[in-house]
Amino acid sequence: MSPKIGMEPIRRQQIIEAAKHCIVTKGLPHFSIKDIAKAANLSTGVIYHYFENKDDLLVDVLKDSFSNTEKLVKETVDAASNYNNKMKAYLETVAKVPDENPDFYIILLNYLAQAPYNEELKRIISRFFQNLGRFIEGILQIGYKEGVIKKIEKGTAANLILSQAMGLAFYYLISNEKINKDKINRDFVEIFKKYIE
Amino acid sequence: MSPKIGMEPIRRQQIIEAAKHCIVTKGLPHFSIKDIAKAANLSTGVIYHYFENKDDLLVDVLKDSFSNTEKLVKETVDAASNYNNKMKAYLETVAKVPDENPDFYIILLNYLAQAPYNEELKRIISRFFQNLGRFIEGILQIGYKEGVIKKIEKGTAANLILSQAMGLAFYYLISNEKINKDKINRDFVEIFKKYIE
Amino acid sequence: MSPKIGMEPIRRQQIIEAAKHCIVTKGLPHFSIKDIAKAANLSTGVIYHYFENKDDLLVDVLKDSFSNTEKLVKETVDAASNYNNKMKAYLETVAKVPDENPDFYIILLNYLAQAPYNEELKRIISRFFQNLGRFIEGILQIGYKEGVIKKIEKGTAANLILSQAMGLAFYYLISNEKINKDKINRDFVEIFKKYIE
Amino acid sequence: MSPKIGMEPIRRQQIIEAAKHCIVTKGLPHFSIKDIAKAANLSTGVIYHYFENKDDLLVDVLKDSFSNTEKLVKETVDAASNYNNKMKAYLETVAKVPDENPDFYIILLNYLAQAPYNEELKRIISRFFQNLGRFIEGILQIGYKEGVIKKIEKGTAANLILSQAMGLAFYYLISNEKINKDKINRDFVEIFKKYIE
DNA sequence: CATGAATGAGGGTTCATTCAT
DNA sequence: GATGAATGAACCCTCATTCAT
Repeated sequence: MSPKIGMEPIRRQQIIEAAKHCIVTKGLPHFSIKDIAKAANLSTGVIYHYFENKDDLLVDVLKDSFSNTEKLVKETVDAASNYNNKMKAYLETVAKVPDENPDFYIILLNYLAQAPYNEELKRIISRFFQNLGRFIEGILQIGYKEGVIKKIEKGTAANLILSQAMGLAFYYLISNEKINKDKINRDFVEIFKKYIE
Repeated sequence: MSPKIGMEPIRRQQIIEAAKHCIVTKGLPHFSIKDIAKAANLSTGVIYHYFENKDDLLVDVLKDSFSNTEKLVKETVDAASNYNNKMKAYLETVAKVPDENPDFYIILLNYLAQAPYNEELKRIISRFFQNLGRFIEGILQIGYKEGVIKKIEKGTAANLILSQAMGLAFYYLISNEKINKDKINRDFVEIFKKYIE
Repeated sequence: MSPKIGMEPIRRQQIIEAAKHCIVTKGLPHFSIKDIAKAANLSTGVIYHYFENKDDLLVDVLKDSFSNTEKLVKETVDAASNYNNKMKAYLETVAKVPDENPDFYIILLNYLAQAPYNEELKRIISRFFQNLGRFIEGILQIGYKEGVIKKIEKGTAANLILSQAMGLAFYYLISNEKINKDKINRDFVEIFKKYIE
Repeated sequence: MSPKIGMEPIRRQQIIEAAKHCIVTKGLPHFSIKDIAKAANLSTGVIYHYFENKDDLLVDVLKDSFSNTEKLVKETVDAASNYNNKMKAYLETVAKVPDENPDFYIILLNYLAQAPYNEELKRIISRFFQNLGRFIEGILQIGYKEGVIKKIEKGTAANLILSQAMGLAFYYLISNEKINKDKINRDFVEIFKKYIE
């Protein structure tokens, strides 16, 4: 039923972007297939040529968001040469997300709230964090090998870094004032040093 | 419109608890007034005697959740005598929430996801975190006066503690395995020492 | 089931007046028993002590309106001594209704619109117009006996006077400007002379 | 929102006719969207493809009724050649409405009763009567130019003719017996001569 | 008598999904 | 492929009416 992979990836992407737009502007529970179609300048029917149903489309939206973010982080960090530069690149990339790509956290938050009621979403989100955690562990491993940081329990550190980032990001979401946001952002970067140095 | 305050607080509470049950079992966007009524063993109509509409009821559910949690934290901490005991009481209370009152974080997460689209929810959540932040600052202040901890920037510390708790809690939500949860929990308590000692 | 007549006529009247107020301010289809109760400063339940149900109450409201108007017209005309004075009294009374008792026509219009779907209302309204028609015929009869007017077909004249009054009154209802209303009013009185002189 | 003009005027008309049927058989306040759908042999949802909401649909029903009547009157009168024929055509057309198109007055009455509570309806009805009034003035003007009738105040005459028609029509509505209806009808035509000759 | 909480059918409306064109 | 009209279940909410207190 679902179209063969590679058939019309442009249309699929067009629909996914429209769905993201709807999530960001209206919230996951507050838009219809018609809203997506309107945002994509398409008819409602065509969406069902590219996606089995609404749920399937929404799952693909999350996968797309995650894969974009993973790619961004990995490319930035891989381009840096040693532990210090890699960690700096990672920190800067993550720190800039709320301002430069605020959609990501909004979308993540929307799906996170659905995770307890949807095993598939839960699995996808879980895997994303595991991947990111392992990636951070990789960076820390380099630091250890270079003798720049002391040996720490990898799992713990990765968990803490991730949760810290998430916590700050969500906290950030509900703060209106620019000044407060900047402060939280600085705090966010500062705290990493406490962990790892 | 809504019944005089004090009129039938039992029914109001009964409905609020039923709504909480629905949020926890089905998720904020996935239950109807009829579901709440069924959960409360009431007819649908009666809900509108006690609440103006569904949105109002859901706002009251959040307020109720927050006020319960605030009360629990404050009472536990106030019962402790000095900085060390107070901080220990705080840490233990917060650390136990995910296991002893898992509903709280699920409910919070559901509302947090709606905050970007609803100014009232945003305000209520904001105020809750502000209150909790000030409360933590108060504990730290005591520690500083007693000479137990070094002077630290209060705002930062409070923010970090809060966001750490939130981040871990949500991370916790998507972890299935008991063993992983326990570990995260231990990490959570451990990290506080890094901040404040 | 319905309370014995004479039991609490004050309460009945209080409720009827409240219902009239609701009809005039909101329109027959747009208010509830609760609205009536609120307007009468009573509880909803008590209305069912004095009226079998909403329909019965609304029938009684119409009867009350009609009996008031009939009484007013008859008393005014009966107080006049001869044909000329009687007809003058009638014309003035009717002409003043839209301004002095605008509720009457609004209430009448509301019920008239229901007449095609409710035999009881139809019968009550029919009887009211028949009574008024016969009353006008009586005045004309006096004029004929006094030799003041020429013999005319009574039924026709009465019908025409009534319908003219009704038509102008409803036309009047939808005219906003005071100046227009005054003009229509003057036209209304003027036309009677054409009929009968 | 509403479909492009010209898209599916047949469906729109189908729904409007079904709504008219409901008004005539049940009365404006006593039918639901579901009733309309059933009368039109459609599902409930489709109505919202063609009309924004129930109120909008009902407004369009009134507009449709008025435009039909205006067209009928104008076409009939325009086809006549001089004043006498035009006025005769007008009188006959109007006199026949209650028997040949009894729905019109029932529908009009239903909306008239809502006019005091709905500015839009009031405006539409007002405009209809103004148009019709001006049209009658036009006929009288011709009669005056042809020297057939004496000069009369146009506004007054038009108002009186209209209100007479309305009054008789509504009076007619509540009369059951056929004989009575016929008599009123004859009276209606007769009265015009008194006005204008 | 009086109250107002409770019931549940029914109203207007939305929306995921299908399918004839 | 693409369209958007059509379906009908489900949603939020109102309200006439009842009845325990």
